[in-house]
Amino acid sequence: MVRVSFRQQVLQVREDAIISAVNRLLAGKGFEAMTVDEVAADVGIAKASLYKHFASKEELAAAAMVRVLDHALAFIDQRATVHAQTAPFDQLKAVARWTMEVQLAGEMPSLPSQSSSLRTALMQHRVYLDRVMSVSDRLGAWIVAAQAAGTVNPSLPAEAVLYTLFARACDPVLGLLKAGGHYTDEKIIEIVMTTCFDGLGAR
Amino acid sequence: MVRVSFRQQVLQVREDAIISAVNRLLAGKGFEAMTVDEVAADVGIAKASLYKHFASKEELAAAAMVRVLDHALAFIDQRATVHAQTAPFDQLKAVARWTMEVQLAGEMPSLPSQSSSLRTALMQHRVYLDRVMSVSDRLGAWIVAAQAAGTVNPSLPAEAVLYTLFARACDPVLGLLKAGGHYTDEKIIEIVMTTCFDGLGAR
DNA sequence: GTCTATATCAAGATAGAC
DNA sequence: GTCTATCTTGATATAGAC
Repeated sequence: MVRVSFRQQVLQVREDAIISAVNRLLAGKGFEAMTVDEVAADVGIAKASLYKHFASKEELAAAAMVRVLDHALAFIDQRATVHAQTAPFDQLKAVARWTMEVQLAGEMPSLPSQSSSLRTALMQHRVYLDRVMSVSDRLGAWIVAAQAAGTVNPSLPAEAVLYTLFARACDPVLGLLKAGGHYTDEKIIEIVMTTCFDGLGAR
Repeated sequence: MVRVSFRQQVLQVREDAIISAVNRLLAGKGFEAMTVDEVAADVGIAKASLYKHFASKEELAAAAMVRVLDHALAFIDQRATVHAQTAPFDQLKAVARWTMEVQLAGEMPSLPSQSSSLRTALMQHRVYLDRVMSVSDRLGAWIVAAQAAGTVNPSLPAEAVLYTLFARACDPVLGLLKAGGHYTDEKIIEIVMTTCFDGLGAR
């Protein structure tokens, strides 16, 4: 019993290391540019060993996506309980800020929004879809509540608000501002938070 | 003289056809997923003939980008002359709207924002860089003027406003809303115009 | 300049020994 | 499950005839 459990733990640790490597590469260069050889080299194991853990390159990416979505869910649920009396609008802001922090830290895996082998694979990936729906449901509830409270523009479809928040996870503006080198990460987040929630126009 | 000119015109027309095909494929599936074979098949010529016109896949993409930037410049300059007395803020809105219309029409070539062979090639492409700077200069002038007039939030760096406008050209929210099928193109543009200039928060 | 046919290579995936 | 070595494929790019 103990030996089996220990072996499983070792495997679990190894898979975590694999997912971390995938996550970093996915955040840094994207799915197409990432090669399975790189992942293996990064983890320090042979490529064939990788394929004992994950059946394909798409599965690797899906695992990274599921992990980041689980992190998001943990963050959301923690906000929902620990900061239960916070206004929905501020909960949405907190999530957006967290998303940008993850991206600026180079830990947000980014998918091609365009058609690719990855997109079709993800659309058939039960676990991934389940996580996306879980996040969407929780954010959707906050969005509806915020619109009812009049803090989020009620004339916008909730769907559009949700997509706009999701899109912050892959907003190229963050990377462009960081590449410019004129601003700290905190300042960059402040800027994009402003454009996201207040818009470009003067208030 | 006439014969040479005519031959050049034929070549020009063929190259236009090539760029149109590249543009469509680039808009539909992106640079990585687009293959040179597809481009050749789309145009109806042999792949080797393509390489007589453009030295590489990256050159094909660069040509498409230059063309769309030229279209943007033409639109901007037309606004600057024909609608010379329009407020800078409304000029920026007009450009953003045009950008989204092009994207929804499936005519906006989209680059990988991440590192790739294309990005490094474009960063050394004189003509492409020149066009990007031309667009940036013109929009930058409107941005500064709008901030001085108090119509664009003056606390935002002009650089950030520029990037935010550029990002509308590859905003995934447009495609997501269109895929949902609940809204007309015009309604989608209205929604994203609102989130872009007014933000998610209620006014 | 256009074609057919081919070189070349990178990368995903697997065979088979241990 | 891990490794080395190899298979296989798809895609960029080119050779060479017309």
